[in-house]
Amino acid sequence: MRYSRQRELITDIIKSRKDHPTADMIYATARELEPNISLGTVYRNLKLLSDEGVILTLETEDKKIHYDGDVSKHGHFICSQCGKIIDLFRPVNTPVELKEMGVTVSSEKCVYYGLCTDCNK
Amino acid sequence: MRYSRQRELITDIIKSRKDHPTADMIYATARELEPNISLGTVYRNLKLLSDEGVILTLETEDKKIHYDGDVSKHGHFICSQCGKIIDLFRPVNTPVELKEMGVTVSSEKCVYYGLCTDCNK
DNA sequence: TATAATAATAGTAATCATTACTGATAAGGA
DNA sequence: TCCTTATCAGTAATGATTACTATTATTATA
Repeated sequence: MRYSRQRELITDIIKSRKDHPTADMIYATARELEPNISLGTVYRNLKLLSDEGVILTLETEDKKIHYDGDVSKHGHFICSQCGKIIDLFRPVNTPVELKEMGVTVSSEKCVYYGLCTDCNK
Repeated sequence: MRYSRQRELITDIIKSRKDHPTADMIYATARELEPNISLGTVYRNLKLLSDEGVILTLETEDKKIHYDGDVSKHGHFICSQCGKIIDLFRPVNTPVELKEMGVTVSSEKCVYYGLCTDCNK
């Protein structure tokens, strides 16, 4: 993979924020520093970076892919009302069942849906 | 909600199979018994049924919604190579972290990705 | 340093799962 | 039976993502 200013920018944006942005959110931020960057470039690089394991994807009920610069093993809580995504660092144990089945687990995505404290009021 | 022959058929299809079908798979099966059923009807009812909690949705990396007629709490293993989805009935513990945060959890979706036994050979 | 090979880009068109719309049909209560 | 309106079939529209193409930029090598 060759170096590219655009890819470095995209990587920096994802790695520096905690809000699990979608492609269009990353595109909006990128354009502030690189006004001519195209949406296609953002999508192509997001795909590249997630294929390489540099970033993670999160498929949610809102039908948009959310990207996560934190590749450590952790889960997510998503508020069904406001859409806010919160990291869960208390680890979830991988079910023993999987080892017994003889499958190879390479990644896990645990998402909990409900109402956040704000939306509960 | 009024009774409709089409909705009953769709519900029966999902409830009777274990393969977590997508909308088009359900549509194909439905057309065998109800040749004039439309794809729009399938989608509308899948949305209705999942909103009502009669069935569950599973958002995966293949960008298609998979439907699950089993609404009991369980996880899923998805083979990254062949796409096969396997139910995991050994329960996953909801992180204590969530209770401490004061959020209300209404559902959880734990998906493990990797290679199934067949694709491991 | 200049050159060549080609990865990556900007801009735009295409794809495809899903949703919305519309006039016709059918549940089901009065 | 009649009326209200949920639901339907068929089709058009939407919107996130991907593919395509001519141009630009990176980088290995002479």
